[in-house]
Amino acid sequence: MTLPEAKQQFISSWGAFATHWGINRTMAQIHALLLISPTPLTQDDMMTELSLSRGNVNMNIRELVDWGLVDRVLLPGERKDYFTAEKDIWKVATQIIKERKKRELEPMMRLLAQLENVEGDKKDKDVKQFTDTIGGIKNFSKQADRMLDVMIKADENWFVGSLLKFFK
Amino acid sequence: MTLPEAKQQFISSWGAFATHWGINRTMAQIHALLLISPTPLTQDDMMTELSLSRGNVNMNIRELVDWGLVDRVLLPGERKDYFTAEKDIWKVATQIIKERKKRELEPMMRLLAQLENVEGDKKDKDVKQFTDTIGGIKNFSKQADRMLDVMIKADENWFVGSLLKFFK
DNA sequence: TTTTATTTTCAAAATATTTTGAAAATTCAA
DNA sequence: TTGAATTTTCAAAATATTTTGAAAATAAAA
Repeated sequence: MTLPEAKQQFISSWGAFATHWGINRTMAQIHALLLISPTPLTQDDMMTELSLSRGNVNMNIRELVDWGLVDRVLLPGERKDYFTAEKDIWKVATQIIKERKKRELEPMMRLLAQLENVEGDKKDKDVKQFTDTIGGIKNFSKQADRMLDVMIKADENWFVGSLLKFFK
Repeated sequence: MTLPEAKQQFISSWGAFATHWGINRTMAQIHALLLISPTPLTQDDMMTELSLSRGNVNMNIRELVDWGLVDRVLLPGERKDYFTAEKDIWKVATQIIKERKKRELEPMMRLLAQLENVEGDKKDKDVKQFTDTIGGIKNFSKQADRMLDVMIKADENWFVGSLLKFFK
């Protein structure tokens, strides 16, 4: 497989993959393009490479910057903005975990805490099943939350070394 | 908060939450409804509770059964099919991990294996960045794959007990 | 068998999301 | 300043996804 074919394949698959994770195709494709680019790119470069409109590239790049996955870099003497992606996949994963935890897990945990003290007779089977289910999800979330915190703090070597040996 | 309010809130939030994970709102709401129901429900029950059409409930229930999160149960003497959800959240999570691993992670790993042997001069910076990125993702995926396998095999007590102590 | 209840399918309609592109805003050099 | 280059915004258009509901298929009862 030639490099252009492989790039094409990677960008397209990465985009398809991302849709299973609630991330839009274009955002993932731009991320993929930047991940395999040895040098920073401009919005025009991305428009050309991926055949996208200026507005679309602009919106999705901003989203990637918000997620902390892409940085705007200013090259001396250049008028245009350049963008570059963090290449260390461990750091990428850590950043995604951190953001999703903040955006999704934490709000969900706040909701569960509220829902747990529902009024009603604990002997009523509907009340019981509701509180049991909420309680179960709350416990699970708490464990997941703690685990993710440790993963975020851990560096790659610690993870790959100690944890994986432990897991085997 | 009364039980009906709390149920409503849970079902609606669970649906919204799910959209961030590439799961459709209705499927998640049906799942939520079954999670808090102490007894099995029919498709008609779900249609009424969630104000959905018959076709919609039918499709999404089938999807939940495919994911292994919901079971069809036949009550003796009853003509209609009843459905019930696995209530143990650890088992739910394990099942989801297992399925997503099979449906997404494994195909991605096969693709990465192919993309790694792209033709071209390793000294070319484009080739180098491409193979480095793919290699990095491949390594990371391999670690994640192994970790998920252990989590799937581990039982809840082992996980919550030993693993979380380890993580602290 | 025939009838009735129930489930499944799927084309069309409704809804939601993404993409475009041109206008407005901003930035920077002259 | 002014004006050219660049970035941002956002309403409208295009596209994709979800939902409906009625017809077809299936299963059970009469």
